[in-house]
Amino acid sequence: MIDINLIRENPEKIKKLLAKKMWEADFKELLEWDTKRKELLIQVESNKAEQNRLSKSVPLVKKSGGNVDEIFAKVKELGEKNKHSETLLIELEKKINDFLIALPNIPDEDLLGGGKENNKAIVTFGKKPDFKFTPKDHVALAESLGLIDFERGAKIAGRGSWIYTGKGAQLEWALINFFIAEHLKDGYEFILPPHLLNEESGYVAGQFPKFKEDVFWLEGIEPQRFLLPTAETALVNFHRNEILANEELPKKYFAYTPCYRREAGSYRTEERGTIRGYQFNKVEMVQYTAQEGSDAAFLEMVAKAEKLVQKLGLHYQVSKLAAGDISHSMARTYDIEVWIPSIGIYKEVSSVSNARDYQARRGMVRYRDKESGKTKFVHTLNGSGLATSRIFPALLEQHQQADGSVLIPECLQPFMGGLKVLKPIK
RNA sequence: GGAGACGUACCCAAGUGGUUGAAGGGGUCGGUCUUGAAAACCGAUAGGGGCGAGUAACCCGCCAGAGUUCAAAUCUCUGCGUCUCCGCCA
Repeated sequence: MIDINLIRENPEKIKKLLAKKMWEADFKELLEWDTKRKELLIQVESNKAEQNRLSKSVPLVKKSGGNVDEIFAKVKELGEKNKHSETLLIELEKKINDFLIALPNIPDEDLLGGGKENNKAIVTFGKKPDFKFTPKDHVALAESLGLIDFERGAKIAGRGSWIYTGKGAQLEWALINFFIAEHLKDGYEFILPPHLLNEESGYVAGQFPKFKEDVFWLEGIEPQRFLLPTAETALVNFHRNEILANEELPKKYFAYTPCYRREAGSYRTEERGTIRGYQFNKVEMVQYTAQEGSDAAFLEMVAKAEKLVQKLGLHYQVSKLAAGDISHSMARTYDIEVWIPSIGIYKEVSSVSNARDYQARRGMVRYRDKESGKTKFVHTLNGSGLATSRIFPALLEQHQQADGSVLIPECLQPFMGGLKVLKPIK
């Protein structure tokens, strides 16, 4: 949620920044509501003060044997007079809140406007592999190596599902274990959250109201629950309605969960295999920082995600996303995109974002500032570290050999019983 | 799934309709004292709003929401949560 004060102060500036996200904002009505709200509030409050003052005198008047009927009548009258204004006030506040909660986060000022076409690669690591043979694509490799069973996946679950089998399951789990080990080394706390979350968690994370259709909702359970689309949703709600101490910041967490997404719409042919599905595995990092600490935390998290891809020996690039391509709740996002030879494009394996105080405002996550002694909203950041479903194909394709085998990166070998090569089974 | 009890501030806790616009204790922080510490004593310890700045008076705030009443922590209803017992279950 955007701070309404920013809009009060400089609506034109906010409007321009939101336009970079291709979001057309009109604050005229909002500001009218806001002014009206203030007037009503002052009126209602002074009425209440009068009511309170009179009520307070009742026991005293009674004690001294005076007549209280007059006071009763007066207070009742004031109360009735106030009721109407109070109802109006509540309605206005709801309107204001509904308006604010639907607004996307304000993008950082240095970002280019517009969509994907304005994303900029700012880092490139490694090179596109130069194959001296005809390389296979990841689907063919996964099948010939016996790593993933797409047919049986479709049989038992339907389109968009797959099964990791044998060495494939081991490789998948090795990736997750490798990520976990790295995050622990970096001092992040390991969290295993529930996968079924209540509606409020979706609101706080900023996924709702906009993306309510994009998650899976469960029937037959109260309160209504949805399957988390990313562990971020759970992690940024961890400290909801809490006031943290300045000293405990930054808080660094990571979680492993599957991610469940409806992915409504069509699958492009380039998104075969595990590139896009209803369920994929991801290790997610989240930080809660003081306001002045979030820029450094952002760079730290980008570097962490990069380091993981580097250790896997994969060619990738880092893209600084244009304002219109970053998600609703975020102010800034860098994507780490790994090269997938068969498709000829770089695919996102990690998205690192700074939400600044957008999520914290929704979830009332604050900290006490040491200097001023006042409460401030924390900044929340999240980044994949990493999602496996695109690392897996990139790894198969980039590390494939002429004989159809695939070399396992050194960092994963300890998690696979020392296995160095995956060999075709057919 | 059935039955019951409970929810007060950082923690414990008093409070069954009116000087409670929340007692008391513990903890924590600050101060006095001390060479230093402990003890003792004094003070602070609730956020939010009006108001993105101070002060004073003000409004909201006892899990959340609604209601009864001149007046609600206190009475009623609904929701959420915690605990205990029974049943079922991996």
